[in-house]
Amino acid sequence: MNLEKEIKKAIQILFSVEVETVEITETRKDFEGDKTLVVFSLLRQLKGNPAIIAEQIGTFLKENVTEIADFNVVKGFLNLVFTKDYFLKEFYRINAITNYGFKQANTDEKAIMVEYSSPNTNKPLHLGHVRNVLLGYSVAEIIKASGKKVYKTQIINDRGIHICKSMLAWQRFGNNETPENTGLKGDKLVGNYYVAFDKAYKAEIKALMAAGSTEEDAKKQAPILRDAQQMLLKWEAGDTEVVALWEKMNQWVYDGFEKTYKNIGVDFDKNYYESNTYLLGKDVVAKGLEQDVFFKKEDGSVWIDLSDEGLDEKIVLRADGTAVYITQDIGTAIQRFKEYDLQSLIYTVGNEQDYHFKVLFLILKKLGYDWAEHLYHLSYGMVDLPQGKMKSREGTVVDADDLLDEMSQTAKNISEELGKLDGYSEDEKEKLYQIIGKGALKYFILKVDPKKRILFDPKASIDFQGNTGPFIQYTYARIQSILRKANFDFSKAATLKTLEDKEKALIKTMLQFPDAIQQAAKNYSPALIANFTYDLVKQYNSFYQSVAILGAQDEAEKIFRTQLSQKTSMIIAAAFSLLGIEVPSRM
RNA sequence: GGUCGCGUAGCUCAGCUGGAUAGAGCAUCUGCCUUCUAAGCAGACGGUCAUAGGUUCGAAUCCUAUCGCGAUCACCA
Repeated sequence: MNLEKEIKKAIQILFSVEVETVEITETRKDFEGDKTLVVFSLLRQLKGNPAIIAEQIGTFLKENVTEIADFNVVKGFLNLVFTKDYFLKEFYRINAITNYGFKQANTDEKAIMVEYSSPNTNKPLHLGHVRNVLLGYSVAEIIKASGKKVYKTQIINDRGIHICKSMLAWQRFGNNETPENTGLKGDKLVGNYYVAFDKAYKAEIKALMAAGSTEEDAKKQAPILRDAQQMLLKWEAGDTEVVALWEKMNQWVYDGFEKTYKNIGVDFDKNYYESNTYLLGKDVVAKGLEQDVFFKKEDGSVWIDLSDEGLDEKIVLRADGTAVYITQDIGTAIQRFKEYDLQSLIYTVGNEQDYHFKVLFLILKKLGYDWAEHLYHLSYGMVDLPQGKMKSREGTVVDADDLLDEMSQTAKNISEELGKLDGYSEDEKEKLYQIIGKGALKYFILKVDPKKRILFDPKASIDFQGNTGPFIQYTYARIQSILRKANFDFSKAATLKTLEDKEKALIKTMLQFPDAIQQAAKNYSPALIANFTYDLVKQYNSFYQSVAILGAQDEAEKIFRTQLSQKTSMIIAAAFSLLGIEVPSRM
């Protein structure tokens, strides 16, 4: 804010001290004032009684800075009261900005790539993926709005032993089931066979143990696991039959994923497939082996020793020569920096993989890639159920598609009870339920600090009141209703006699929007945008309740309040777009 | 056991790089629909900020230790 600079400049003139570190904050609401100068922050340079210094500064500012109407001093805090004209001028300044809060991308700067979702193609998406996808998408949008070029991407984990497991189970127990002949969504069908594999595997382990094997041996010796391992070898060797099955089943899953992504409302600029990048990873491992970054054990497996960094030894290639998870991650990272001119790469992956990414970044650094320092793991907490962790193999998951359907259903129930949608067609209503239901779910997840784990109780439904998506959407809808009824010209600036406290508070909150975006981008935190939006809406509702807008006595007030309402709704819509949440014109 | 993260009101969470008397929502209770949508507004109740030390004019915030919860330390991803 320019006024802050002006205040600092005035202090410099008054005392000729270094004012960079002078602290100016929002005034707490129990005190009178708009901004507060913390005099303690000057005390290192200026000796004296803080209260007296505050008086001196206050008097000087009041005389010399036109925007400052008054001041008061409480202990070492100098509360500054700004003039009505200042807030009016600020409002009309931002009101004229179309994409207020958003910064144009700087074209000289390199782009940032954000990876998220990155599913395995052996099971459907669940609530954990939903958090991942919402976070990644939102962070990408926020960084974009903060003035950077952004690419959204995912790595599709389409190969590996886990994929072979569902393939093998389908081959054995599938009876040629297809999405077409069962009517099942492709990812659901394949997921069923992943579960079926695990069931058969567990049965075999049990049988082996009954025959005298130790548990450890049984887990390694189970024939169905051996067969899956054989299948992976065949796949890596390019066996026609295995590859054909793999392609068929993956396609089923992709079709299913596409529906879910569309339903959630997220997209990607570029997909990477592990099946295309793991070979590059293997090449790099071979090269690293020559350069002694890696070493080979007797059985032929390849490792890196990270004990110097306080970590363990980590495998990068199996004894049978097949690639592990990290092998392809090495390849994918290199591929991305080759294909795009990137300044950094952000991985949206759960905190259970903190160790994996620490290792990955270290390996890339040791391999000599200088961009390795600009890799960032956006680590977020798990979404747990009351019984604990979700496990696909055991079927204890909250399915993404089901959850989205349930949310719309809840929105429908509430809407029908309130009965405000007279004149809406069934289609329009259905669309609205979707918007509200998704808004509730997305806001519920994104308002929480990414670091924290979320406990999701399917029985305790997500709220539609209070600090929720629907509450904010509702405020937006109410404003749209006002704007529809405002059949007068409110395009020009109004000349006001006074400024109500509620109006001032609303403008103050609006002025924080650009800063909220920058902070959210810096901290990779959609929660900051959610919090800001909630604050704004609280302020607006309070304003809405205490003054008449269309019914204002004074013509200038009527125009001004309509303008305030309109701008508020535009900021709500903009902020929610950063969270991937739509806003309804009625509800 | 080593490493990392978290611990704020009965519950779910804010509290940004240290600033004044720690804030919301849900739940409970009290008011407000003959004026712009009550999915709302105004208010009451509710806190040893896990615990103990330390740094500082000032600590929920920074440091150390302890306790509790979680993750991770796989030839799974």
